[in-house]
Amino acid sequence: MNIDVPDIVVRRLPIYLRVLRRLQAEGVEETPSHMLAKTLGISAARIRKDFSHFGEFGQQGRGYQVKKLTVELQRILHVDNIWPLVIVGVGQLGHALAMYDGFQENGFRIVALFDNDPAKVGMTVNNVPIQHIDYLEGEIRRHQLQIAVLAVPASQAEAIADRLVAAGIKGILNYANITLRPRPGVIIQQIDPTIILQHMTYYLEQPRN
Amino acid sequence: MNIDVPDIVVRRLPIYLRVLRRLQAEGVEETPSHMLAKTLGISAARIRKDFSHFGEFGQQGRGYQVKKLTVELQRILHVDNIWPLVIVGVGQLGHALAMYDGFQENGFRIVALFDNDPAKVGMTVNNVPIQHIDYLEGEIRRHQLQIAVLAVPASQAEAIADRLVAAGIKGILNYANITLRPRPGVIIQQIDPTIILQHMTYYLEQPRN
DNA sequence: TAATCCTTGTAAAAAATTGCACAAAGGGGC
DNA sequence: GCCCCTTTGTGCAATTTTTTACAAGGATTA
Repeated sequence: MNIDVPDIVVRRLPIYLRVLRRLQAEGVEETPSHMLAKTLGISAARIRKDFSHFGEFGQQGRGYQVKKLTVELQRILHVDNIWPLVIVGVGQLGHALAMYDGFQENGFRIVALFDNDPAKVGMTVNNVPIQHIDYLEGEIRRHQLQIAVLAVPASQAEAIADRLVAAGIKGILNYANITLRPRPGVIIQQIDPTIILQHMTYYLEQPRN
Repeated sequence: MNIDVPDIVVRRLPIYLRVLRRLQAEGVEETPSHMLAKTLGISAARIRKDFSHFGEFGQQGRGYQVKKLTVELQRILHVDNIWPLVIVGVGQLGHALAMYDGFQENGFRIVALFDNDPAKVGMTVNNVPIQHIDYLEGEIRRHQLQIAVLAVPASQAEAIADRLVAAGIKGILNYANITLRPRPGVIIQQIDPTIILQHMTYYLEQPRN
């Protein structure tokens, strides 16, 4: 167990964690796999097998203890400590992200904001000051930051990504409407609502007017 | 061909489309599969086989005509016409989404905004007026809307989703930090940055301080 | 204690997805 | 026309992922 867990399994762990945290908030103390399965639309056996890559966390006849499983998943996913984040680009979207409470609640903290607009420099969002992008590399190195959220226009995304990687960033969450070129040793993930919507429309039939 | 294309193939089509549109903007007229492969980090055979589910779009010895393939993919994905969208919840995030140009450029148009805060009702964002959420069902039915973007707090997401589905919505793009219960006949997709970041941190090692 | 009910963890089978390899065919130079 | 270079579309093999099915074992009731 634990040797070379398939990525497709790892991808599901944060989803399990989110449900477990919600159950915990609702005061549920234990839950069987088939209950998680129903909530998530994933088969119960799949869920049990996913967990089994990392150990035996369940109790026969009872199910899983919510609290215990939550702690285990947080440890497995390395979110048992707080990860510092940097957001690059404080436009509408970057601003909304900087204000988003979900980061705090899920193991992340925004420690720096950058923009290339001098008018924004010095302003603070959610108590974090906006710095000029010239200071990007220095701050990343100083805080040994590993994760950056990219919220700049698509035309600048590749160039900024290069700077981030050169400064030591190992994970980029890209909101720009562009597929970033893969970079060795760096995990790049994209968030693009139009990609998801276009997947949706494949299955929908547009009414003719 | 075309009978029951696997969803995993459909999911990649919007990504291909995005690259093709970028190539088109750069003036590239034709491209072989191995070039797309390199850009995307997907094998060339995979890309060719994905396309082959829908027809033969390439030219031996030359590759694919960017313009032609773009048009084909847009038709396949049903984004050859504009889809009207509704955004529910005009907080920081909903506001940023309403301002986002990417929707327009990729086959979608925001036609209505809703919020439960009376102070926001009547304001316009990007020339679209914010309406009180009481009018949600009426507007959905009147415009026969099929797709909704959900940007409300997690605590309200399930209830609003029920109302959307009851009013005829067939696709929900959920930004709330919660896994929505599956609903038959409705496509529900989640966008949650913390899910993606927690996937990332699995592969990263947090330095001990 | 015994009988029954539940649920886990997993082996084995089935299904889905990807990669390999190549015949077929177009383009271009000579 | 002929040769060489390139690239597509796809059959088949390999790999990955999911589902099925069940033995093992704890909980609960009587």
